[in-house]
Amino acid sequence: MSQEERRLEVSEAAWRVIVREGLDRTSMRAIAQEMGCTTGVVTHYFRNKHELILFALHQVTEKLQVFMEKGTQSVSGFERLVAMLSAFLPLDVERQDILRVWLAFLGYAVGRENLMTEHQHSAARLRALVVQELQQLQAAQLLRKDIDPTIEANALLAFVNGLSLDWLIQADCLTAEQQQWAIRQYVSDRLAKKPI
Amino acid sequence: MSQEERRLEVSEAAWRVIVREGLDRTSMRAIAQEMGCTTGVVTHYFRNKHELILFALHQVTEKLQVFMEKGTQSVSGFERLVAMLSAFLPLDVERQDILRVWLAFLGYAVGRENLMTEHQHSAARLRALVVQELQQLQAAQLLRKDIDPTIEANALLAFVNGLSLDWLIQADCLTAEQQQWAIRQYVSDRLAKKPI
DNA sequence: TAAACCTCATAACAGTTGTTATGTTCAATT
DNA sequence: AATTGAACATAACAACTGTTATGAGGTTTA
Repeated sequence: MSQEERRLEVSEAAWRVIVREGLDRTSMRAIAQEMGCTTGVVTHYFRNKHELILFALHQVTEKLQVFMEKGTQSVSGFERLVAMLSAFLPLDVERQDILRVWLAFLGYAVGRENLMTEHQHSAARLRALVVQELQQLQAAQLLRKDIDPTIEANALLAFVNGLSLDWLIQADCLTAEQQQWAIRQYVSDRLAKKPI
Repeated sequence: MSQEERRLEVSEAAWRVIVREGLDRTSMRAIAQEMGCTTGVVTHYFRNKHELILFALHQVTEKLQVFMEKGTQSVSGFERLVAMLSAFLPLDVERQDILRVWLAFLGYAVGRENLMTEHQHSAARLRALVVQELQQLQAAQLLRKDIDPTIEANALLAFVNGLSLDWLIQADCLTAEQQQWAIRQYVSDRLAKKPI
């Protein structure tokens, strides 16, 4: 097993502890115990906790991007856009965990300028994919010409993020179908040249 | 000074520490130091830290509700709705701090079922105000009849929450004007019987 | 005036934290 | 066969955590 794979195993263990017990209870010892070994493993593959935290945070972006790219295969037009945005919705357990870990890190970043900057970079990277998608839709004459792709990408991502949070918080929030329906409505009403 | 007022002072000190240094660094001693006294004060007015945290969290709901009610005075129609939703947008420093503290608590609630339930209750309380507003708009024949107030309140709150988070994360996100404009567009395109 | 009480300071407690140094096992290399 | 180094385990360290007991000072009450 390569070194990078082992680092991923540590990170995944950290994820599980975060989801189950919260980020502030995710200590070196708790992670080691989750892996079934001692802290020697954790300290061997990560210089310190900060490096581990950062690595685990980067995994959020990685996984989200994978979901975005996986969803856009063999789909075209506005369905591609909806598929991309669906990466952020809690449609299955894996995406629900991503959401939880992401939120834990985001709350943890309050009062930590450096960590908040990391979130910025992550968000910018993912947003770029949406912007690109919107530009292609515009080039294909499917999107209204007066739409600014960057602005609208922000609004769209804000919408899906909000829907996800709503799912996490609210007991009787929108169902998965209603979430995607809401996005479709938004796209149809505001972005599409002709209703879809 | 009454006992409740003193509890509020402690809570406000906690808020300041949370915003400045993060929730996990908000210890009893840090709060006491922020107040310029010792931990004796904190332990005297709160049985334990959990009670203090809960009190500080309730303040989020309180402040948000005050903003919602303050904004809806002397406004009517759809502007009332926009004003209500603007309570969640980071339009000034106070609302920005509310957002930060709220987010810190939300991330902290990951892996803590009890705390997440608190957020549920808070969100339900605030959502009820939006639902009521939508119902009144519907009764006044301003809102499309096929709109379900509860579903749409969820979507609206998700939207504003997402926009707020976006502001916190993104460097070049929507400006305050663009945020309110986006909400207005959404309301006009999807909810209004006639474009406003 | 004396007793009760509220408000807070101080200090000690045990538990947990990240970090570090050292030791051990075992496979790969020379 | 000797040596090197990777992959851990173990243990100790100081720093920090929330909680609690004790006591001081001042105000109110009896």
